[in-house]
Amino acid sequence: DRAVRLFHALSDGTRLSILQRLRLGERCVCDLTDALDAAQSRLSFHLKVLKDADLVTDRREGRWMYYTLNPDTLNEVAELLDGLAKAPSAAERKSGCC
Amino acid sequence: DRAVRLFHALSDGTRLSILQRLRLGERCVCDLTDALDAAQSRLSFHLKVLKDADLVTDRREGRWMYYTLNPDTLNEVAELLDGLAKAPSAAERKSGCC
DNA sequence: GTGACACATCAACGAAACTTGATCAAGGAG
DNA sequence: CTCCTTGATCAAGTTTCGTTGATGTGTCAC
Repeated sequence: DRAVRLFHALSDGTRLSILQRLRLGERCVCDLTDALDAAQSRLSFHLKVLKDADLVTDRREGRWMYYTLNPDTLNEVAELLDGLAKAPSAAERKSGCC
Repeated sequence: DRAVRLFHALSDGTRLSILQRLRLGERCVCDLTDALDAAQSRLSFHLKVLKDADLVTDRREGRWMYYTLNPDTLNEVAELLDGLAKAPSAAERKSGCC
């Protein structure tokens, strides 16, 4: 399920640190290994999780891969969260929920 | 870290189903076992995860335990998400991020 | 008291997830 | 072409998570 994947991608400290860093703008993996003091294969692993969840996008430029936040997906998560906070609609209520 | 715990609590299908159900209002564990067709110990486990993350609160009434959504914590998650979507403040930018 | 019920907790197991170090693929510099 | 660098991928080991069945705790009915 989509929501599970999104929340799971967000449920790791390394990945949240990556996303924090990417708020500054596009970053290559080398920047992130420096900033987070993490092994390269470890970052590669977490970046793949984030990318599979569409939370980031990547772009090749020469030898470097640049990663960027995907604001659309962050909005999607925010909407999922709104859906949990709101009372169910009449239709949802009728169909057993939700 | 708090954000990790919150997102982790949300990153499971059973737990999201529980939260969906609780949108209808307070529910006892027996209601949830019926609705979700899940073993009792399984629900008890997931309810504990949700409670440890403050996403739900519980209340005893006779033999029954009633669980309720905690909207404050849902708002907290929404704010964490906002924080990821926004560009960093000048202070964050200065202190190396974020 | 005994028995039945609602739920929490525990131990054991299998399945994912994360980490580490090594290897591999692709690009640029010489 | 050769060498070096960036980063993806793989295999192995460890940890964490989720499920299951059994046991424990508290409440009510009798």
